[in-house]
Amino acid sequence: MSEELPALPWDRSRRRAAPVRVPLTPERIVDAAYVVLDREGYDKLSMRQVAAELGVAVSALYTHVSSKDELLELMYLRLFRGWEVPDPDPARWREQVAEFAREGLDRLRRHRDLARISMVGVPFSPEVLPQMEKLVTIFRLAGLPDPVAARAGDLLSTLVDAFAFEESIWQDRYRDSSDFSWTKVSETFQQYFEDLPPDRFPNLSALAPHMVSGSQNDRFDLAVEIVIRGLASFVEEAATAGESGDRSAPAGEPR
Amino acid sequence: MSEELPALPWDRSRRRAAPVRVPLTPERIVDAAYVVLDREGYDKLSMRQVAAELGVAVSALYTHVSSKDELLELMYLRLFRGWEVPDPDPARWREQVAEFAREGLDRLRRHRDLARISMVGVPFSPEVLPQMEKLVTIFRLAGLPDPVAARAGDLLSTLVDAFAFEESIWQDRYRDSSDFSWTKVSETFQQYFEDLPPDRFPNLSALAPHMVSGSQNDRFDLAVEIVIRGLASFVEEAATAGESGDRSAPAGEPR
DNA sequence: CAGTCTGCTGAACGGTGTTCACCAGAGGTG
DNA sequence: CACCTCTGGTGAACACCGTTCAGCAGACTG
Repeated sequence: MSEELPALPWDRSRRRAAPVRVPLTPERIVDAAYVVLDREGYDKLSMRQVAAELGVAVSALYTHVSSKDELLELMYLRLFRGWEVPDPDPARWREQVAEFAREGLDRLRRHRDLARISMVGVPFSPEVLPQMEKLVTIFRLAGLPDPVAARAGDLLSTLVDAFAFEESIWQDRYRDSSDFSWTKVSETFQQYFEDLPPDRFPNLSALAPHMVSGSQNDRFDLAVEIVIRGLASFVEEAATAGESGDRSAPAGEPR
Repeated sequence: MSEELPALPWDRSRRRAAPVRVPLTPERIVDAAYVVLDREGYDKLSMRQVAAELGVAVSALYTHVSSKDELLELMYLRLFRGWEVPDPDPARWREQVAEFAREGLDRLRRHRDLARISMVGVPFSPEVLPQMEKLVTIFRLAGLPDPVAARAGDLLSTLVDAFAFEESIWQDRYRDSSDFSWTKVSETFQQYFEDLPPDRFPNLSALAPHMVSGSQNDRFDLAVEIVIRGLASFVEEAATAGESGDRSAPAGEPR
């Protein structure tokens, strides 16, 4: 980078004030796309908005990114950057799985509507595999039978994605009412369930206090807990039934 | 409806051949939208296509349907038309829950990309409540504690939606390869996992045979089974712990 | 028969993703 | 130092999209 004095204002030999020309890269485009996403939301995330954010013509984007779909895929991959899953500890597998789920949810919540993008992301890219490997390792060391261990990660990430997705939808739906808050939404729906005719919906109205109460986190934690308990039942089953045949031992920590 | 003889072909007193003018209704619009959806898929489902399907100007739709979002919501509600959830039978609650999930998945699979619409549908409309009531009743009679029973239905339908959604995404991704089949896709991915370097991904490659094997239905059934087992653990917990206090008994079948 | 009113038409507005001819400017070469 | 090439921008265009609106035709009402 050559050290150059600023152009004198009246020096017409220089073409423009300071073109400087930071080179365009996929990286910078994704940065700008995230800025647009956070400010405008998924529905208004357009190539034109991203280009405007960079002060660049729309068509310039297409030399670095082949389509909007590819841009979304690149944004999706950011999700996994710097995501360190702790080393498997069989004694704490339940906590580790729950923490994994919470980390996923937190990451999806870091940017508005990110879950909308994540839901269509391809979950098998090289960037994602390390986390998958760790998660699968946790499941195998916990004692899950292989067919279950292989799919448990899939189930869990589907759940995380779907939960964040629904959160995003609800947030969008109520965004116009300027002071959005989950407590207000949940109050509204609690009222709705309470007002249901008890003769036609005896259980729904009886459960009104529980249908939407608690924080979003509570709701999520319960869902994860249900899944973990379901997985645990397979562990117990394998432990009692499989005393005899020793399956191929799962590999501990990859080196 | 007046009985009228067909116009003589040379009778020029009649304005057009047979305008007939079937009146436009939300119902017919939704019909046409489903035709377009099945033929073109979600991405190409546009108001213009729907209007063309009906042989009508685009703007005509807007007198019956206030926006595309409303049209999608109406399409979503069709999901629940004629969906009869069997009366709760506590002895068979696991089977009943599994059947409910399968019925939901089957309905979502009846139309291409329907899950994409379902995922953003509001699940509290009056059309949906009867099924919810039945499902919640099943959960309460099964012995689930109220806070869990209240959210179990939510978890289950989220799971069904998300599963069908992902299926839809994958189908779209491989639609161009004209002879799409799940078995071919799963073979491709099985190969992918087998080719993973075993030193970096020991468990992922060890589980390659299980990662994507089996039918989509197997995959789904296992996920549902995991959730049901998780729910069952709450039933057992409540049965052993709650011998003393008798909670308000859940109402059996609404009349 | 006149009048109103409902429900459709066609055109338009402002947006979208994507493509393409063109061109400026940096880099290397003679 | 002049020239040439070639990378990576520009701006206009295409074919769509959801939505709105003035106008009009035909059926119903008085």
